Amino acid sequence: MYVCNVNIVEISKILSNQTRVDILKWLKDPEANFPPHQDIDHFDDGVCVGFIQDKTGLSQSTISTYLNSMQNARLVIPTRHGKWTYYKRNDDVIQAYMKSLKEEL
Amino acid sequence: MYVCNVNIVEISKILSNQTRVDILKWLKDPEANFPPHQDIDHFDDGVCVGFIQDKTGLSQSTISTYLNSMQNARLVIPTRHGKWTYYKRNDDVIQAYMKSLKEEL
DNA sequence: AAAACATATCTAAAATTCTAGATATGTAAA
DNA sequence: TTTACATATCTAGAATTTTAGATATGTTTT
Repeated sequence: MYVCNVNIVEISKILSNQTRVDILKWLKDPEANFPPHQDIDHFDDGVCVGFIQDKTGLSQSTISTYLNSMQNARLVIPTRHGKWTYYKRNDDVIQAYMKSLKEEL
Repeated sequence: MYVCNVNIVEISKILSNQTRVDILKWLKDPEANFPPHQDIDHFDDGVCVGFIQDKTGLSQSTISTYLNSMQNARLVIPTRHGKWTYYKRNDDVIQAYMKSLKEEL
């Protein structure tokens, strides 16, 4: 069985920022937290950057930077569809983080 | 039943530093990670600051600052015995953090 | 092919964290 | 009751993170 390895400090760094924690929470239930997308009628690949940016009120470059750091930590997975990039949670890694905390900490 | 409230971002900030994570891990099993204390023959109140400092290799003031921040986040509990201050884990808060992550994140 | 749009990357300033030397405080020992 | 010791606090410079404007890249539309 494959075990997803995570670095507690690396992921804690991501979670040490309220906006980034909020983004992960929102992505748990996109239907409840975001308006419907224009071109597609589902959130199977997550939510587009613009919607996330609107919700946070921060600048486009800041949100893009945040999402990039979250992607580097494998907490989210990006998918490009046309002009848009959609980000969804990577629940495997989120669960693995909690498992590591429980086991190591 | 009393529920211990924790702030995910505040505690993640503590865990975003390898030394502080190490300290929490070491305090899980003081017998295995530290030499015996001079005046007392147990670790019931945790480990004295000097031992923790030696193990990290960082300066006294840095470790004192770290332990203070961890105490502010209620992750550790200090007890003074004579010249020494002992720090032990606050497992209630650590468990509550994990519970909050599981429920909220 | 040009214009418009969504997102990513570059750059840099502001804010925060890290870290340790100097000093203060509290306790025990001489 | 001075001295030594353990830890805490103050101060400040170094390192990192935060944040956004400017610009670049990739895609779609005209």
